[in-house]
Amino acid sequence: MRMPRWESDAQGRLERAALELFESQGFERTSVAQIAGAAGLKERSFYRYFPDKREVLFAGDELEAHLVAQVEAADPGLTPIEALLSALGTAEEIFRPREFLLRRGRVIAANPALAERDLIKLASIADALAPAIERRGVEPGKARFIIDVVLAIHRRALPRWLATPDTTLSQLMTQAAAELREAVMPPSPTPRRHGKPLD
Amino acid sequence: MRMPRWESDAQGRLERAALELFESQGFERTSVAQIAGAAGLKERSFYRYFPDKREVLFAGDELEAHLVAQVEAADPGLTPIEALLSALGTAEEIFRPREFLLRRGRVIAANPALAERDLIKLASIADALAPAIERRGVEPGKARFIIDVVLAIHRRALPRWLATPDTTLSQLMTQAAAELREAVMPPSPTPRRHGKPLD
DNA sequence: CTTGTGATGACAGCATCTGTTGTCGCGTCA
DNA sequence: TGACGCGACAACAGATGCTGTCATCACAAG
Repeated sequence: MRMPRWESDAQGRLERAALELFESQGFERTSVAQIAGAAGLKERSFYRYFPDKREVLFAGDELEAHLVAQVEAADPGLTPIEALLSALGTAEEIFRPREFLLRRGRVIAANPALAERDLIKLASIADALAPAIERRGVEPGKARFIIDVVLAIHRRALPRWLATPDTTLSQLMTQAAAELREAVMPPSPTPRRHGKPLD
Repeated sequence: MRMPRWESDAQGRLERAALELFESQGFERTSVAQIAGAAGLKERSFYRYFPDKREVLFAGDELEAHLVAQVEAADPGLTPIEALLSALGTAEEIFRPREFLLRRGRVIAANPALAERDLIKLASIADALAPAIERRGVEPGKARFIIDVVLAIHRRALPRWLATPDTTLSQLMTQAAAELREAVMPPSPTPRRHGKPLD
């Protein structure tokens, strides 16, 4: 066997080197040249794998594709909300190990520029999900609305799931949905004149 | 009266010049030097008013402060959701004229980098609102959840409001809230027949 | 008249990101 | 076996975003 001219999995090496460097010295303080160097490449090569410095932690749209497929394959008898809850409840840990998600989450939370990119990725997922929901007979604006609400539910349940390893994300999302129903219903069926706080 | 050494309202001139240039040639294709030049300044002066190129369309946290104040001043008898709906329903058009909001909205929607910043501003508002809701006796995680849901309602209502000049944003948000209640309630009080048992 | 003060210009410098061209190992095909 | 192209990377040049630092000048305060 011969030595290949280059090590394999350059992209993976870049991702791992970047995560490590972002953890140890922060996002702003690590340059692209440094990441590339740690992966045995030159700066220019970094940009052959990722369009910009942030994307090194967000590459791949497998999650998005998987969610869309899940929603499209869901039982037509399900409510759009049920279909979304079911898709999001099962798709979290599929592609990346939980350990990676935790490290990555900490780094993102610690760096505003990365948090920004994270939000746009979520928005991108919402955009991708919209047509799948519309295909279930929901008007476009309303589809996006429902998706936003379900993403809020997901956001509510995710930290609890990460904190308690023995529960299902799906359970926690169902629980959050119940919480939403309760909060959104009028506190009492009688018109309130003097205020009737419930929580 | 003497001629002042510099024109007044440099910040406003920069904002207007930037909006105009972003409209005519796009965000990426206009350089900071160009914006500054159009406002009669040098590039370096731009950065004295705005920390970066995007912020020129997002400067000012008056809206955030106003919303927090509104929520804090709201009737304690109101549900957190009601307080938020009321605050968001009245605060939209206060600081900037509607015409400006429309142009700005179009430019933001057309440029991913600006859309990204827009999302982070919303998240910042959500973060600022959370303590005000918690002070009404809501547990922190739940407060953030409720805020996310109300922001989704706001997002649902805003385009309609911009499209129909003779309606109130508050009305449309109430309407969207009703839509949410309907979507979130179980489709029928009896358990589903042919479907699977819900998770 | 002297002494700030505040807004701006001038300049230098680093980092991000892009376009282009050169190099070299490897598989292909005749 | 050898010419050939392709794919992965290096090398170089350059525009732009953003920052630090110092000089300049009108105006105000004393």
